[in-house]
Amino acid sequence: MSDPIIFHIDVNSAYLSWEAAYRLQKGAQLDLRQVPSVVGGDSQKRRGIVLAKSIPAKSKFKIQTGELLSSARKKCPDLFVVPPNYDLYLRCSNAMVELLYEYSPFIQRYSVDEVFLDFTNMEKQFGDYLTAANTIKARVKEELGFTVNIGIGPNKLLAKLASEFKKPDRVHTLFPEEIPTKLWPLPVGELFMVGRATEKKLLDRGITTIGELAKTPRNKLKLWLKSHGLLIWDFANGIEESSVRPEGFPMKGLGNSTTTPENVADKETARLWLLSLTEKVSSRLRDAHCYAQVVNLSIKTSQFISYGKQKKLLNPTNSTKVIFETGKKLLNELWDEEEPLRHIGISLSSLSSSKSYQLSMFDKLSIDTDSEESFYKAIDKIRAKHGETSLIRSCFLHSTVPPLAGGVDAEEEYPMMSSLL
DNA sequence: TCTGGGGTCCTAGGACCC
DNA sequence: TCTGGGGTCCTAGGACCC
Repeated sequence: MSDPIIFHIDVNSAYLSWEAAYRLQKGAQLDLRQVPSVVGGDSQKRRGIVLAKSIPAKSKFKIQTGELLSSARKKCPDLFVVPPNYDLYLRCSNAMVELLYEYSPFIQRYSVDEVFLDFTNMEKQFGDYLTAANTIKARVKEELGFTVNIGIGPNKLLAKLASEFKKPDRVHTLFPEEIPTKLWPLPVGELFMVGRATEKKLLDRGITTIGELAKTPRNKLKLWLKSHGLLIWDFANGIEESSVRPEGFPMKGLGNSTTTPENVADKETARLWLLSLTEKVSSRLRDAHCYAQVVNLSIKTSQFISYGKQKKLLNPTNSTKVIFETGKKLLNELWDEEEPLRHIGISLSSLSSSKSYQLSMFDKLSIDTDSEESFYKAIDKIRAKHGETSLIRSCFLHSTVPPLAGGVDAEEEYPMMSSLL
């Protein structure tokens, strides 16, 4: 049994690269990657933030992901801004994953633009890991038109950290013996799972680099940051043992939320948005053959204060109606119409793959009937075949609220990351 | 950085039970 | 009525990731 070799493949400026590659294919003269450019949301709809930036936008104008478009334009008046096209990104991502499967059956989609690949024992077939990684990188560039960084390490954590080194279009390794020179000098905030809050706590205690974190006694971290302290101490020392997770790993929850183009001031409109969001999320739930037992409603006021409220149901459900009715109750309890809303979301958790009837004398009425389920599934089918708006509720007819709001038009669901990679 | 949308995991307090 | 302790479930919120 040979030592584990893990690859982490990371698409360089993913949304922007894909957008650029697509436009070139369509005959565009300009390569977005060569000029200051960003993929950004619609300012008119209050989603005006930078989702991805080109390297010139970053290095010459210090434009950052998550920044307001207005701010980015101030930094660079000639900034090229293109709207996002999630459908395209998913297709690009799928094409890359398909190519990667040629090199190993053990693939984990970590996000739309990041993939882990277990290369252990694959040397005999594809040559040593460096050669293989360079081949993969070159093939993606040639056949798909975008560049990737590939990080190689003995576990997923080190592979991922290695892929963050110099970009774009590079292969890097990070093996245990390289940790002191390649990892430890970096600022502690660059460590995976050290975000803003944790970074501040560490800086306050005089820990500025990953190396300093690694050399701090482990029990101090436990005292300061509980289990999260132990996690990042392990990470600073390169310790991480999770396996490359196969596909079909069960989802834990799913949600749909949106920032409304205008503030919502009345319950009637808020309920319409809620219904619209529920239509989509419950349809995705049915698509995944899941039932949810917890419904969570979240709102954000015009003052950017967030509130959430959740309710556990007696029985798991996938019924649009049950989820909507629950959401409505939660909205009533959560919001008194004092302050207008800018954001509404509904999410579902405690998922199960079957509706286990927990029959009691009192909850007969709460159980969804099979005929109701077939009814919703029939609607899903019609919408899948003829388009989302082929069948809509009449209450949306004379409303500015879209009948199915929010979300990305993902064709398939795949489970997201956890802190355990 | 005056702030999108999709996720996962952890913690802490209260209710309730023995 | 003051005081114990352990366990589980539910809920709200925060931290992190892309």
